Amino acid sequence: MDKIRVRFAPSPTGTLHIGGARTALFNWLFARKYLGKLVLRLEDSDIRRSSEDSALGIMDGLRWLGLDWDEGPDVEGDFGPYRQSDRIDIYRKYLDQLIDQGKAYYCFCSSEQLAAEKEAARLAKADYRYAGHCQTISKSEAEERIQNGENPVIRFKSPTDGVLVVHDLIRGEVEFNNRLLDDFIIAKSDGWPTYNFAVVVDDYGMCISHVIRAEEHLSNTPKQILLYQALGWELPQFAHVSMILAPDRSKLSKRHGATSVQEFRDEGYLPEALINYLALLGWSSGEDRDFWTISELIERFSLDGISRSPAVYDIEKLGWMNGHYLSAASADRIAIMLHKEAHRRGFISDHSEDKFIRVVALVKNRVKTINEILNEGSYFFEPVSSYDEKGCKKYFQKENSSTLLKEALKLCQESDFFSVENLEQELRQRAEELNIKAAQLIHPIRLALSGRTATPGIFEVMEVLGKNECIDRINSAILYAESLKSR
RNA sequence: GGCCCCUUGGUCAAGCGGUUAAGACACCGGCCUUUCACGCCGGUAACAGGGGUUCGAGUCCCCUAGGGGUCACCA
Repeated sequence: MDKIRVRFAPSPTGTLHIGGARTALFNWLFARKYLGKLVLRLEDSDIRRSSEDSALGIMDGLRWLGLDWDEGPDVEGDFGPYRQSDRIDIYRKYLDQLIDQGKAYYCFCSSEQLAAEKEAARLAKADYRYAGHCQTISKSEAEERIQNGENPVIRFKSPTDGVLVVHDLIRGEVEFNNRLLDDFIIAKSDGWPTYNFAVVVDDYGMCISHVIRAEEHLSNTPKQILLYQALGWELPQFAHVSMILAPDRSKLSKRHGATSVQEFRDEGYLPEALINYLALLGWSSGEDRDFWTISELIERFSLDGISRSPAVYDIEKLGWMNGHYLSAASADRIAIMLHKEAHRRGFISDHSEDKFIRVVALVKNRVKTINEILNEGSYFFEPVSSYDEKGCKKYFQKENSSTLLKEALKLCQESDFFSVENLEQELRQRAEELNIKAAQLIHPIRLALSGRTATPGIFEVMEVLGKNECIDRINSAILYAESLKSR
């Protein structure tokens, strides 16, 4: 097999969409697996809609996911330039070639005229196809009109009969009838190529061996193949990956929540979790296996495993997976990610870095996203401002509540808070002496220290909080519990 | 609407002519436990419908239905 070269070719008109990210991932895995090259190409031939910010955002998103490229706008390569806006001369050359060969022609029809024809076709319930008025305009006449300031588009002269078959690596052979095609536009009146023309020139020029892209491009493929043929070029292999759908099976859009990888990043998902989840959305190795490292994915990835049917993405499962990766991640790493916000909320001062990391270590195992960590662990850094209502009923308003809280207080006062193990031992021993269950002390302490009924292990919480803080908080709780009684 | 693709539980998804039709998420029980989460055990739940082909069909073919894509001087 010739050298494997694939590409990811986003148009920088928005963010890196989760579907685009998956396409990029599949291309990346394919390139890495077969020791090929991945090229990143910016399809910015629509100057008006493209922006540098968007391009930067997309590249940033890819990098965050760990998907690197071997050639691209920012990486020298032998097949550049890698942004369409820098390739106008190349397009021009092949456009001219097709016109010289009579395979394409200038079209001067006004958009008003075309719109009217389309409307007429619609009213007649007929399919609209460009009628080919300008096919007969001679080259010299066309040149003269251009000299005189007209700005024609260029149309490709499509065949009017025959069947064209796309050999798709995922879908098999897909047939299209040429009769349905009209003379589509390959260059706009501003001189820029349209998508269908630019991809062909670029994929050929960049020696792309496999075009792995979203299914939305399948219907365009016949046009592109016609162009390859007209230009006398060998076809790449095609593989059209099905789309990712929203839970209601409609196209994924903003109203379905996060759709871009930057949003997932901002909402506290880990890149390795997103990669793992995306890899399994629409691809399967056939094995009964949920967790995959990047190198395992590279090793097992294959186009055969890509599903033909569209996949609905399930945020719950992503969350579940992220939770697992969060547990596995080091507290240091997560703490760094939270640093800025933790500072803003006053959770970290100059000498409390260590405490913050300990809290992160305790809390990260029980949440699904990084962003939940600060709220989940807020009581480690802020005084308890209220107590869980149900908790109060159970642990602060019982007959013996005060007694138990006072026992807890005494326990803290007498302990040296030497270690988690020690604390536990001391508490259990005290419970035994009092002839009560350890839980009878533990629950009130948890509520007193955190205001909550669910926290990490109570002895860890005590240790992190420290002796003085525990004593203060239990004292406050005693006062609060008594105030409840007197009401 | 024309053309194209797709169709196994709510979701992902295994299956590639012969299986009691895996597994995961979610959901519901139970266990473990100081709570929550994790973990463990168990449960509910699927081959869109109809025709063929075949000894035998989730697996092959056709039709219908539903979903998606595409028909731009957007990509």
